[in-house]
Amino acid sequence: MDKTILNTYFLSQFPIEKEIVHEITKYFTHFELKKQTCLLDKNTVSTETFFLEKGYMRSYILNEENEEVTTNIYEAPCFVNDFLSLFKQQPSKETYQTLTDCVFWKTGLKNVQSNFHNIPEFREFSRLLFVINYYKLNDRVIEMASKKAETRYLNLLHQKPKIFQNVSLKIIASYLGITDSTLSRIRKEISKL
Amino acid sequence: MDKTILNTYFLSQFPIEKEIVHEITKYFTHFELKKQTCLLDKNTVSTETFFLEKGYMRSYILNEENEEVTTNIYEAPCFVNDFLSLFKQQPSKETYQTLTDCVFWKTGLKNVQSNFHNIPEFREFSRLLFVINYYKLNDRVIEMASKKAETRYLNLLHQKPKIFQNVSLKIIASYLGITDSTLSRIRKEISKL
DNA sequence: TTGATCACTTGACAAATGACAAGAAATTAT
DNA sequence: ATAATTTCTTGTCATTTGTCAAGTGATCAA
Repeated sequence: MDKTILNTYFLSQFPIEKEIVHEITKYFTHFELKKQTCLLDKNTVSTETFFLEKGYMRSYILNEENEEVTTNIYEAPCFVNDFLSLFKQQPSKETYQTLTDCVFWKTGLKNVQSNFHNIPEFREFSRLLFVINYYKLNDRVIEMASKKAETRYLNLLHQKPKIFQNVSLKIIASYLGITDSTLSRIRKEISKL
Repeated sequence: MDKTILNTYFLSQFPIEKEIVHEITKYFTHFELKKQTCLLDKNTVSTETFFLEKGYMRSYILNEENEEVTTNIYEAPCFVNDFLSLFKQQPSKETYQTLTDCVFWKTGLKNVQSNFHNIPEFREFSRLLFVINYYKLNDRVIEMASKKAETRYLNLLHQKPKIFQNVSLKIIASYLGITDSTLSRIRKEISKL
């Protein structure tokens, strides 16, 4: 199987030699999932790291009223991990689900640990991945705390325009922290301009 | 200077031997700041990691209207880092400011890097620290997206009761994503019960 | 093909929150 | 000690967002 996209992803994030990338991705294996399939279920312990090569995914939790709250939307290419479950080996609170047909690469925690402790460049890459994810989340908190729904919608539209062709508005609304009715009205208002 | 609290912090987060903790904290140095002092200013590049031994801090950004939006409130003992600035060596977008008189330990990025690459236990600790911080943030996003202000207030009151004796309601309101008027009204409503 | 379900929209109304202004209380600076 | 500043509260009113219910069109399964 062709690991070009996986390898290129490493190279695009970080100055790193090709040979080292090949070493890192050596034990990654390929698989695919149809749309609306669960990648990692809540209450299970994650034992693998996943790279999404193609497709769209989301993670969600269930609130007290048993309604799904979308916590994240993933657009390939990117890594998809439940860090807490993977690195603390505890049950995941979130469910990870494909939204379209998806193509993945995965490798076991043991290989991740081996790379983490044996390949300095991979350590740096791992930390960078964390830092980047952390700040995406941080920006989202700031948005949630200080911007109104319309602004959040417009920002998302600008940053990830393609998800609007691939993810239902209901899920996007939940991700934005609003109801689908409100999102529909916001879109109507904007289309008037 | 007595590094007991700093060393104990490592031991409390993670199963790790005392000797290794001493090695990790060997080059940490002590300092103090008066209340309302800037620890790390926006637009500067962070070159040190900070451990808050005593006191309260916050980080904040300025929005378009030049209003301060509090992004995080720190309660000792904990590490205080701008991960993006420190590990990508780029200017910080946030300002880090003491809210009370504070006691710190710090060490340079070079020492962090040396520990990260030479002490496997420190690598694991670093990653764990990231994971924990990431999920605190994740929980906050979920709260912001799916809980109303009163619930968020009650959760914070439950999780960090002491900040209400040490941090102004204006800052707490901003952290909760509401105005100080609204927070005042929420508190009034709750006090009636 | 025919129901059944789902995604999206819309209307009417209610609830939550913000904006602005004023005043009391607490804190800080001189 | 006094004045200045900041914090917190509260009133009035506007805006934003939610809730519930209905309806339309699209999609999916048998």
